[in-house]
Amino acid sequence: MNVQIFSALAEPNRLNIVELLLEGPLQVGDIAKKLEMNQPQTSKHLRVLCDAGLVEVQPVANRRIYRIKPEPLQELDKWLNSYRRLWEARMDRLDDYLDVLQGKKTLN
Amino acid sequence: MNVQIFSALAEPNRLNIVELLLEGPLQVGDIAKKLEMNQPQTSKHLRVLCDAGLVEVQPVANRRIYRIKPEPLQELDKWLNSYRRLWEARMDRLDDYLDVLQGKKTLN
DNA sequence: ATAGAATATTCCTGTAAAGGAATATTTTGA
DNA sequence: TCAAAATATTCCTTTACAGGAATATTCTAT
Repeated sequence: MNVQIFSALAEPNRLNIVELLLEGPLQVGDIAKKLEMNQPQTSKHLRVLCDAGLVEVQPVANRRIYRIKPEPLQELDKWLNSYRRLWEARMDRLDDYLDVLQGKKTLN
Repeated sequence: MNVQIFSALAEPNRLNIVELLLEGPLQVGDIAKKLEMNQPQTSKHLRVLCDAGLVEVQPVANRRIYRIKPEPLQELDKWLNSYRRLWEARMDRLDDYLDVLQGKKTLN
């Protein structure tokens, strides 16, 4: 699992941008307006999201339209799924572990 | 969606710890050994994971056994699901947006 | 009570990242 | 070609965070 997506989403403004773009593509100015950020910071955050592959640009005339790239979200989903049975059940392996501590079992 | 979980998972060592603990509870020393980190940094990262609610402690004698708390992962899963249809289809709303730009439709 | 094991915390330092302000760049429209 | 709009980048400053080393804390066992 690539850590970059977590890093990109760890910033509140960027998470807001992603949630906004999930509803549809937008140009920079409108993102800034809707989220009440100023333009330079918006561009900077979009750059980070771009680098993380969460977003892509489509230049149209004067504007730059940003939209979500689903791949990283799919990857995150796959990661969660691969561990789902572990964190869903979580059948207290704690008891087993206590046995290990008491020498009844061995640790790998 | 709380940003704290992303922030906690944005550090490679911490992501490793989480993936390790998903397979079962472990005490600090063993985590450090398995991930080849030294003990103080391990404790520090565990603290961050604790604060983020991703992990909980169970003191047993001398040791402290850490284990996964599934709630934040469930929350993350719910977040992904709530947007799934958006990023899965992504039916190019770009065309719609281009119409907006040309004044054929209006923006909210 | 005390030594020792396991773990947590503190102090220090370097580095990365975020916001503000200013400026550069790109593209359009005339 | 030129002014203006939209966006990106740079510079600066402040803050947060990570690792290393040392030390404090907590608990056990004797």
